[in-house]
Amino acid sequence: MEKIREDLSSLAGGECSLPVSLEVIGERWCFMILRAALNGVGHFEDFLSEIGIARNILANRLTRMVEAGIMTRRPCDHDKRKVEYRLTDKGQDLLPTMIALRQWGERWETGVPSNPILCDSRDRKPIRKISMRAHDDRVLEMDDLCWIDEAELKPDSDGANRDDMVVRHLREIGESTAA
Amino acid sequence: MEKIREDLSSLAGGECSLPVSLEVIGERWCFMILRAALNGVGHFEDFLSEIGIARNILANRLTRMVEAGIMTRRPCDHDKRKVEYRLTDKGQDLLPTMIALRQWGERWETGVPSNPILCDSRDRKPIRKISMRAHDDRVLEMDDLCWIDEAELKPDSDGANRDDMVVRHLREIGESTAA
DNA sequence: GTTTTTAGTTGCAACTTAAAACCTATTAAT
DNA sequence: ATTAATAGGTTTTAAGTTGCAACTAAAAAC
Repeated sequence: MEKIREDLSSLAGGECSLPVSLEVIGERWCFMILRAALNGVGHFEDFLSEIGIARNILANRLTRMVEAGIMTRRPCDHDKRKVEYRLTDKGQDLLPTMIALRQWGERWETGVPSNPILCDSRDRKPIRKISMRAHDDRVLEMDDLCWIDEAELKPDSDGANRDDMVVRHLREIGESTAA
Repeated sequence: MEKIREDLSSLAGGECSLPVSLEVIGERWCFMILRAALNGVGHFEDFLSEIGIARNILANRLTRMVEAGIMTRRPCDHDKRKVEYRLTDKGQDLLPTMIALRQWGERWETGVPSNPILCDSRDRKPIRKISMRAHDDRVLEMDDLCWIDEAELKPDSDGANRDDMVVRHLREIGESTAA
């Protein structure tokens, strides 16, 4: 197969999850497969006709995505030729990324909102543009952001279990991010 | 060069910007270059050592990203050997996508928040997880979303065959989600 | 029992990547 | 002024990846 991005430790002095994410879903057709799956596509031949991908590549990507825990593969009960691919929670959790990317394309490439439009099913109004939010929900622009070292955010840490503490802390408040 | 994704018109009966976005920044090292640029890297040799990319590939990607309007290329005044690459607004606007992807990796791959941590410079607290928001700012999960045809959202446009369109579309996508 | 459908695999040519060597214009060091 | 080093590329070549078309195997339909 392939061994893409590694290293990276040098950047901004810390570990960033981006290269890891890219290793898993950064490959050439993954987002298109993901999009099809989010649209309800679940069978090999349907992915094939939905996306303009080659057979062998699709087989390869589906295998990889299943291995990565993004999808599950299950032979159908009623028709044993068929296989059903379904997104896991992990796969579904890529939705914000996908929408952000699509919105970017809408704004900067096509210039036109995609149709049909993604809406809140409660009031049937279009969803907002994906944005970065502060702790208190204010929308943040790039200039409002800064990188702060873990150690500075949790000043009471002793070397021994700092990681645990940070993990616990972040789990509690449900927010994170860094470079 | 390359001619990746096209087609796509078939999916869910509308045009989606995702393939277009992917054509521009979906290529193998683009997000890593983008991240380095967001971290302040601006010179060829610095990208080279920051990211583990090959010279020729970097040259190629930078050219493409400049062509795509994501970066600008400007020879330095004080040292004419050097070139400065800078993100355009279009490039900077990929930040939410990048953060969403990184947060996904934090949650599902590394399991640990990256260090240093991206914070609001106003109160120095970590930013929130990127999420989808309703019109009124409520956080939306995947099941809260639906796809609505443009024609249905703007009811004045052309009364003639609106119903047909909506009915056909809903039949096509069932009750699914993203595009 | 023959054909069709589904989900693959295999073989091969075309293309892309990666690593290293090379090139050219500046700038810095002697 | 001459030489060395740096910056940003380009070229060359091997290795790896893609994409097309043809093939396979199992199950279902006719």
